[in-house]
Order: sequence, then structure tokens, then C-alpha cells
Amino acid sequence: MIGATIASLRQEVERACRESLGVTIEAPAIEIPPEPRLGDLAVPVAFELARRLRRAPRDIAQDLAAALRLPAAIARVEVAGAGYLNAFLDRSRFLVDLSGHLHRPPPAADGEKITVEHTNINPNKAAHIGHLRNAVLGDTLVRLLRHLGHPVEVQNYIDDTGVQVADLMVGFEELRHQDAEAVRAIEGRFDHLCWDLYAEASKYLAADPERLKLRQQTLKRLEEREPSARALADVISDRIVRCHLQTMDRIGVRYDLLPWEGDILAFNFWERAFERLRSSGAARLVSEGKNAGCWVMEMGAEEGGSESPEAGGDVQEKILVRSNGTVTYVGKDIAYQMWKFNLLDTDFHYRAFHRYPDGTVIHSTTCGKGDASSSSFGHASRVYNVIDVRQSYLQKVVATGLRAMGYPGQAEQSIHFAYEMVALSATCARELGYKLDKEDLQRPFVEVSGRRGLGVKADDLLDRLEERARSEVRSRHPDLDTEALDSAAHAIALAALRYFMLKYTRNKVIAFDFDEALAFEGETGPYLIYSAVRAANILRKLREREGPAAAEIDPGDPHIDRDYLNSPEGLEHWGLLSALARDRWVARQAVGSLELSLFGKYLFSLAQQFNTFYHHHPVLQEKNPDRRRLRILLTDLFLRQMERGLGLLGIPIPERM
RNA sequence: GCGCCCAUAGCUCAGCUGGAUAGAGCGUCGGUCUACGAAACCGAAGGUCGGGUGUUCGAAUCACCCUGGGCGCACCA
Repeated sequence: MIGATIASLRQEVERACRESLGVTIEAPAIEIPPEPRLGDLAVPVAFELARRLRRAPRDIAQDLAAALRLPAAIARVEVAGAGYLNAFLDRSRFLVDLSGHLHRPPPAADGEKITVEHTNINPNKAAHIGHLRNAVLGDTLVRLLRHLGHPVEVQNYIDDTGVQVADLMVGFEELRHQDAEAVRAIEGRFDHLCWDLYAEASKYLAADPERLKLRQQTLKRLEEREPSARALADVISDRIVRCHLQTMDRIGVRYDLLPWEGDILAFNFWERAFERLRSSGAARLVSEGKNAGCWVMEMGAEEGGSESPEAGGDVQEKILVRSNGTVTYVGKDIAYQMWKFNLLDTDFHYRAFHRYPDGTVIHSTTCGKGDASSSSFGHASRVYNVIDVRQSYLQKVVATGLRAMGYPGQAEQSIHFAYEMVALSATCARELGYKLDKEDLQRPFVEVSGRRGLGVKADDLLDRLEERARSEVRSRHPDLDTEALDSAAHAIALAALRYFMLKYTRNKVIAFDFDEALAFEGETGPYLIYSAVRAANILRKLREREGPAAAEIDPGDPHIDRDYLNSPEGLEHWGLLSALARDRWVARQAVGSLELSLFGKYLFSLAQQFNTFYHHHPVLQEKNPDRRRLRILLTDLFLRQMERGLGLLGIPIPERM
């Protein structure tokens, strides 16, 4: 909402500079002053002009202030500090505008489709905390994009081929002597069982080089589509994927489509992509050297950098097709990326894979006939791939491939949403009972490793969070029924987890620590929902005592103490109010920079301001009726904004907590 | 060797396109519950923003060089 005012102020500053000072300035910066006392918007343009005009910044600001024709939303401007031009909004008008903004639904989806790919857990183990960071970032991005009016398709890519599944198969066949039928009959948490079995199988294979032949044999059987191997692989990945969906549903993360790597192969996506790679000259067959017999794509030379002579003129090349004719992971990824942009002239078949209790359906690709006629998947104009920073090089290869094939636009719109990994703090690893070797102990953190079975399972963390939350709620509200208790515990756990995963900037390694993740006080998710619950509580009490109408304050009502907003005593009211209007501005900034923590911090600051506000200024006890109405309205607007904002973080607000 | 990232209070982190006294949270110390619920609020102590040079009216922020740490650079995925 504040965005329109900023835009008009910016335009007006441009005009005033041109007409009254005789200088052109493009898109002058508009800032928010460090304190509401100083104003609501700040224009530091005079500093920039000081040099050009050879005049003191303060003088320039004075002239500018005089020349400015104020936009309707701005009441006055003043010169402050060494030359800031500060604008004060028309506060009573603002109250009406903000109320309208918070009562209107956000814009409906419109425009070209955006695809977001996230989660992408290999189907050989349970989801862990690293996957949680991925899913939370991906899902929050999806929610923010949709909020801003973009149609979004969410894909969760399932890599069901390759060694990691083969190793698990060795575990079932060699260590547990179980075939597909037996595996299908296993009861209990299948992904948790696989977590242990995968680590066990990895250890078993690593113990004796001879045993590695088992992996090779298994891979070969898979490739040749040997029925027993195929059946086992299918049942494993199907069951694990369903477990992942269940885990992610616990934290409010859902998908539209599950594309399977096996189907990319089955539908010959690679062949088509390969054709294009060859005909465009992007891929080239190597005849000699260490990569002889491989199809490669040339990398580097992008920054126009000269090859270092010491490197022996070693041109970076990435192998797409191995000398034995099989395609590499990147090759498949290029084909998949092409499909997302509808560059392949071919499509998957689809089937309904899973139906949530509320009727929402997740579709899956299938190499069978398919039962969903819908082929509206794909066709994206922009693609976000949410993958941790360690895959940066591969993502670069994919974009380079697109560019080399003559799709610079699509390469440009292939956005790698990179974020740093979640590792374990040394104390955490020790707590989990892992034996750390000397190398581990010298590092600042320990990397999660599925192969070593080293990590914190997402479900375990969620269980612990819910358990803690439940006991906290119970101690505060012993009379709560189980349903209310459950929903409160769930909301608190969800808030704690999702905010924890979001509050760090994306290129910060999270050294996971239970004490920090399980915290409910201070800058945490529970703090955020607590402030909203308190606001709701005030309004509920008001309705109980005075009827539902008492909480419905018309912002245009003349019996609201608007002048209070301009008084020094009312500054905390105004500070909160003006902050409430920044949601879309922050959302856009967060999406634009892919720094979603910005939005989390924004909501945290709102919660802080509201907590301060209601501690200092009683709402229901206020004697002055006009001032009381102002506070009720403010409480209502705060709650609306928190409902909206927390919704964008996938966090529900419980009745009580 | 090449590339990317990190370094700010005792700890964990913010600091938006360079701008007004460097901010939170935790922890420490001291206050506030017969009140709209203390998962909260108020106050205090605590920082040569890793080091250096430069650009600028102005640098935690930009450039370059160091130091320390992390991660990539497979005919693995």
C-alpha cells in the first residue's frame, strides 16, 4: 500500500528537481527514517545533488521542500539532519486507506505461469532438517508469489534412478532378504526404516570392495528393466515418496506435480534434448583425451576470462553422455528444464497420485497410460529451482546449455534459488550419539550425511517440537480439551520450525542446534503467533462484553481520536500503523532478492511493536471512548495483517496457546 | 590451482540499492503479574563491524589486497 505513495513522491521529486533546480535525477532513493519521529519517508537526494550543484545539501533540501507539490497521501515535508527531506503522511487518511487495503483480498492470479521446484528428496531415506529448509524456503516463495498475483505450479522432482536407490535395494535384498512383496507388507514408518537401512547398506558396501559389485549388478538389472528389480525399486520409491508427502503435509507444504526421473527417460525426453544439443552445436563428441567417446558441453569462457596458461589450456567441459552411451544427471536435468519451458514438443502422461483429506490432488507423471487428461503442466515462463548452494555449478551448466541451444530467454528465466546447507553443530551431533572422528571435531560443524545415517529426521524434530509445545500449553491452560490442545501444539511447533528455517539469510550455514530450534521465546515463531493470539483475545473479550459490533470500527467514524496519531504520546500507535502498510513492499523486496527472511523479520517487527503497544496503552481499559476506538481499530488491523502475513509463512494462528 | 560463500556484542544473527546515535534475540544483572494471559514488557552492562589500502561530502555496506573458516570444480546423483 505504501508503494503507491513512494512512487508518487519519487515522481514529484523528479519533477521538482527538474523544474525548480534544473537538474534531472532518475529514480531518486526513498528511504524509511530510522525513527517514526523523524517522518515516514525520507528523501536523501540533496546529498547526491550537493556535488553537482556545488551547494550545501541542507540548502538544496530547503528549496526542494518549497518546490514540492505534495501528493494527496502526504501531509507535509520538512528538512532534517544534514539535508534529509522527510515526508509525513496524512495520518487520518492513511487509517482509512490501510483499513481498505487489509479488507480487500490480494489480487487474483494473473499473467504467465511460474514453476517452483523444491523439496526433491532422494527416495531412499526419511526427510531431514536440510530438506526442511529447502521445503520451507520453496513453499514460502510459492505463497509469496501467489500472494503477489502470479499463477504458480509447484513441482517436486523425484530422482528414482541411480545409485542411492540401488544401495537401498542391496539393503533389502542382501541384508534383509526381502523382495518387493515383502517390502510392500512392511508396517510402520517406512522412510525411517530406510534411513537406518540405507546407512547400514552403505557401510556394508564400503566394507569390502567385492561387495560393490552388488551395486553394479543392481544398477544393471534396473537399467535392463529386470522385473524383480523394477518391482522392488518401484515399491521403495513409491512408499518413501508417500512418507515424504506426509511429513511435508505436517508443515503445510504441498505440491501440484511429482515428475519422476524414470519417466523423463521413459518418454525419451533426453533423446529430444540431445538432438537439439547436437544440432545447435552445444554438445560435441570428444575423440581423444581423457573424455574420449563422451559427448560434452563446453563451460567457462563465459566471463571472457583468459585461460590460465598454467592450467595447460584445459578447457572446462561437462560430460553429458558417457563413453558407454548413458546420459548423466546434468543431461537429464537439461531435458527436464527444457520440458518446464515447453521446449521439447513432447509431454508426460499424468495420473492422480495422492488425494489430501480436503480433496486437493497431487498429480504424478507416469509412463503408463495416465488417467488425468490435464496436460496443462509445464509451460512456464519462469522457473525457480530451489536447491542448495552446493549445486550451483550444475545449475549453471543447465543455464549454459539452454543458452548454447539458442534459448537465452529461458536461460535468463531459469533462476537458481540457492541457499546454504543445514549442518549439525558439534554438540548436536554428540547429543544424537554419533561418534565424531578427529576431523569432525576440528570443524565448526558436521555435515548431515544420509550415507552415515548422520542427521536429524524431520519427523523426529517435529515430534519433539509438538511434545514441548503440548506440555507448555497444558501447563498454561489445564482445562483445554484435547482438540484445542492438539491444534495449539501443532500451530506452535509449526511456527517454531518454519520461522527458524526462514529467519537466517539464505547464504548462512545453519549449524543446527536443538536448543535454538526448540526455543519458544524471543525471536521465534511462537512469539509471532503469541502477539496475534493476544490481539485476538482482546477483540474476543470485547465482543463478549459489548457485542460483535463493538469490535467493528469504521475507520471513517468521526469518533476516533485521530489527532492522537499526531501527538508525541500517540507515537507508538502511529509507528505500528505505518509499519502495517509495508507488507507488499516487503514481500516484493523479499521475492526480488530471494531473501525471504526479510518478510519473516518484518512480521517479527510488527509483533514486537504490537507487544510494546498494548503493554503501554491499555485497549479495553481506556477511558476516553474515541481513543479506545482508535486502539480497537489498531488491534483489529494488526490481527488482520498478522493473519495474512503468517499465512504467507504457512503458519496458522491458534485460538489459545 | 580456479570459482562461490562467510567473518558485526559472551553466543546466534539483522543491517534494504553507501547515508541521520551500528540493531535484534539469547545469555548476564535489576525491575513489572488481584490488570486486555509474564511464551510478554521495561531498564542496565556489553561492539577498534577479521586486518589493510583505496573511492566518496559520507563506508559495516562499494573496489582491490591479505588472514581465518566453509562449500564447489567426477564418465555420482
